[in-house]
Amino acid sequence: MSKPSGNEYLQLSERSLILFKALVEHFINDGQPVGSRTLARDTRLDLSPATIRNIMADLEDIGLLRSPHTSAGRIPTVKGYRLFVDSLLRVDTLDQENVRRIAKELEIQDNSQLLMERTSNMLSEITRLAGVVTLPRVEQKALDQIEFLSMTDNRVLVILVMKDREIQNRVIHTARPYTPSELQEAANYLNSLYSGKDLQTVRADILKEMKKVKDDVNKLMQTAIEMAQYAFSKDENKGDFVMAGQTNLMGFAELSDVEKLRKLFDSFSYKRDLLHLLEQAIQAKGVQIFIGEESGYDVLDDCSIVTSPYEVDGQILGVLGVIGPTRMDYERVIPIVDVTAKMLGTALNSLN
Amino acid sequence: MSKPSGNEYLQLSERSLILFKALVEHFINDGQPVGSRTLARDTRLDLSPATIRNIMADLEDIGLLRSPHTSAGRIPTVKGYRLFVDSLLRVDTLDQENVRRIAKELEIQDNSQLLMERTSNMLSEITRLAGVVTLPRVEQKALDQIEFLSMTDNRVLVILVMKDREIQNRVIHTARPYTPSELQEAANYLNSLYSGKDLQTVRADILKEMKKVKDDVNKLMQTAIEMAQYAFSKDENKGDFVMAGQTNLMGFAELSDVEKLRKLFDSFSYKRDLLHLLEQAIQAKGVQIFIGEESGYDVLDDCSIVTSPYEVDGQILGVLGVIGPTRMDYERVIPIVDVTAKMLGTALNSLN
DNA sequence: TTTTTGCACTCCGGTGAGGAGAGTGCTAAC
DNA sequence: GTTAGCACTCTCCTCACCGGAGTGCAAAAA
Repeated sequence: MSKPSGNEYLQLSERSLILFKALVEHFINDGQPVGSRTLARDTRLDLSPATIRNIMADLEDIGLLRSPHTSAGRIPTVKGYRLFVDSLLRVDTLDQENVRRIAKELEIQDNSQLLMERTSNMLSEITRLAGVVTLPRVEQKALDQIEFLSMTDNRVLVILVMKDREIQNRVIHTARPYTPSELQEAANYLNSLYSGKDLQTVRADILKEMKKVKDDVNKLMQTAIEMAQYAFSKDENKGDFVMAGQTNLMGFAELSDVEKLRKLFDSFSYKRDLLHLLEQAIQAKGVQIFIGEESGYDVLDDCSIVTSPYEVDGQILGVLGVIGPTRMDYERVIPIVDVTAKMLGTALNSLN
Repeated sequence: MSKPSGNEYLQLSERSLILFKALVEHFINDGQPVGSRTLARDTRLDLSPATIRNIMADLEDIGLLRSPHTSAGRIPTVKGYRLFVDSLLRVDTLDQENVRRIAKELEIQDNSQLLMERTSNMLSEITRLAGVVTLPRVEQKALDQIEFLSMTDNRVLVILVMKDREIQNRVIHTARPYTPSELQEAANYLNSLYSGKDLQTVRADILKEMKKVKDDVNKLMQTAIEMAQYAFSKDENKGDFVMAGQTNLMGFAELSDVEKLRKLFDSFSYKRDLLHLLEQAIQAKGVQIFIGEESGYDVLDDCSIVTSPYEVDGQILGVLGVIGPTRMDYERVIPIVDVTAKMLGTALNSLN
């Protein structure tokens, strides 16, 4: 994502940077291109507008600023935002009020799905942007308990109770009917073997077992492995996320074009692209920011996405974040995303 | 909803009605106020614009038309749409292509939730408006099978398998621990008693049984009824719906105001108001139409909603429909909604 | 060398005038 | 009852104009 090395701008005098920072903050606040006069007034550098004009011209040359048209003020480019976000931003710790609010919202214990929904809702409300939380992949979750329930027509209902209290139902079609007691025994066997392990491991293990078991005389194990094979074969493994507060994005001037808005919303319900993007973010440790075109998706050109992975026991389960216009209040949003991710991890942990 | 009796307009000459109908159709097509000249050209009545002006003035007096400003053409009022929809519309049978498409989309058999989602998706795609389908209330559904699974901390997982293959999980907290065999026996007992009955009946029955059973010595029955009491006590009974294609509503001129759009979308995610409205529609046999302000909800002022209840075995399970601008192609939309509702009923039936 | 002043220039946005186009209502004629 | 004629109204578009904000550059000041 062409993240500059950071010292690419060492040539810049401190004064230029202060000025640049002031400009970006100004623009973030009111969305209007910022001119030399305003800046002269609002910085304590005590420089005349003309000097500031010179500096701004330099900043424009390096590609940090641009002006929308000849005689407007300047606005930051994507590169400019990048510098701002990577090097100039002083990220505060989050104020107590919001910390409490987040904590309170996440302390309700029910199941992970609902927790994710509450989280994205809360993110959108606090930031007044759109909130998004990816759902943990089932494969990564630890199994608590597995049960089988025989139904009509050689169908068997598989119930997976995960450690985080999510309950998964899968209906499988078997080659032959199984008796309830067969199923019960198979479940017992699998539970004793796999309870506490994550599904990925379970699946891998079962594949191994299958080969071994082939000519085993132990009928019980055979049934169990057969069933498990059915139950874990499908990998409807596409990933998913929950989103909230999309409407917060309406009414931002930069997204006021209905056609743009429509494409953006379409991409939200289409999910695929955004999911891709979020999966990139899952790699990064800590807060990650995609600014404007950096995301690589046209519809997000005027948007930025601030994400952070959340984890339990050091294992990353997903990412959460917010989507807003490029001109968003990063200084405020970043700590919110950061803290929420950490606290979601804690909340998930206490479910286990 | 102040549906006029229909013959309220008998005073109107046939000529006026033909003219009126032509005007409405014209307006539905291009959204522009329709003037006398246009109408003179496009109807085969062979009348001069002046005559048509006279007629239009009459129609305006009765409240069927209005003009947005002094020298624009006329557009239908809500009352006008009402007359149009109730009495003037010739609803065709749906063309083969769409019938096939609907049939094809609904023939996939999985479970009712997915079926509903596919249905609303399809509605939105065919009509290029927003599609909505209410989910059947669980209480109305027939139970197929109930099972209990004991978990830690006096919690029991209740699995309700419904006849339509929906699977419901509920976690209940019990006063004392139950052994697996107790639970098994309770499940067997309840299944023998209630399989095939709908949840509403089951709940009512259990309340009755509870009193009887109090001093019964039959331990088995006691456990069963206790468990059932836990399982069926909550009535998180708010109703829900799935929606698709909201973005189709963007870009209609009458909704081009971002603020309006935002309120509309907010009401979609808030759900409550729309749910109310849809529940009204559930009463009506057959296609029901709410035009503009008739709905009683401000945000829907510029919208119309075309709904139809869907049923299985004569029992109404929910409604489906589409939401679009008041100026929608009713002639096309109505049969689509109508047919979809019927075919959804059939599809649901074949799941049972 | 750096900063500032002064000045000409550019562009946007709002305002107001003018004219074309579409449509109406009314009156008088058919 | 229907039509033609006509004055009138309203919207919408274009054009011109002007003020405001901002720029770039050159020359003067520090």
